[in-house]
Amino acid sequence: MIIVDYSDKRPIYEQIAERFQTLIISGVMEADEKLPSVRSLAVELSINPNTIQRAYMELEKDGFIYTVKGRGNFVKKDEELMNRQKEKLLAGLKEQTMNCLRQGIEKQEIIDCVERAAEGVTA
Amino acid sequence: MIIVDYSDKRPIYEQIAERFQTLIISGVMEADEKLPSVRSLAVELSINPNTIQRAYMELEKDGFIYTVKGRGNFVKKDEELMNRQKEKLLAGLKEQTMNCLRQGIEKQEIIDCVERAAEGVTA
DNA sequence: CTAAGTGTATTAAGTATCTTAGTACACTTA
DNA sequence: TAAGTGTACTAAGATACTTAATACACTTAG
Repeated sequence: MIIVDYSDKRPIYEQIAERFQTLIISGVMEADEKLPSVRSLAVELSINPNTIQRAYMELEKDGFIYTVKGRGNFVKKDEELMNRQKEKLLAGLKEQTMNCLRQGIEKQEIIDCVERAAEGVTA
Repeated sequence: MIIVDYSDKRPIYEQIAERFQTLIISGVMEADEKLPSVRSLAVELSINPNTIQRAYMELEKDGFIYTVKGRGNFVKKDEELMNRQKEKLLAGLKEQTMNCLRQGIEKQEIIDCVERAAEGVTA
């Protein structure tokens, strides 16, 4: 479920946070579902509990989870958050699209690329 | 021409290398055009010459420039490199597109986003 | 109530990377 | 010859990431 890529330059806590973020937004994890405890996930991934804690702090800061002391961390889902996330994703896509265009790639090539990506996902 | 963003988390040498990369691929800088010298760019940007040197090393490693000792660094352009770069950009775009799709954004929304981006660039 | 499991907070240390500083050498060109 | 160029090296500082160890407050199962 959660994988740490040590060849990735990004910090571990960031990888973990992003992974949960994807699981939450994509619907694999449902609202109020419990996340692994700080300690258990640390053991599972063979990393320090502090690093997991850091990842969960990020997730809470960004509104993806909520915390109940003594009980654990749980998935938080609200429409506004989903919309914000959606806009963020589209903004990134737009940025990358413009980058492609600026470097001489034709619009049609980009559209084709998107179509092919869509096939891979819907399949 | 070259800007360093200190709020950017990425290292300075990487920002500089990427900036030149964009200038080269987009055609703003032409083949065999001379890059600023290590020392002069360091003065201009108020950073250490070693950091510029690091950026130029990256660019040479990736095939975007070539070096002549005692003379300077110059833009290198060959078709193969351009194609590789193009494929790399499209692969990144595809990755991001799939990410959007997986998180519930409709294909049409993505197409619209691309269209809007195209308007901004061609205008 | 007790014990186990939970989040949270703190301090310290180790590691890696980035950046700067200073110096030196070989090359090219005016 | 002098100035400008790339290159190489060592040393030091700064920052971020990660680990380690410990402690405390809370909740839940028994």
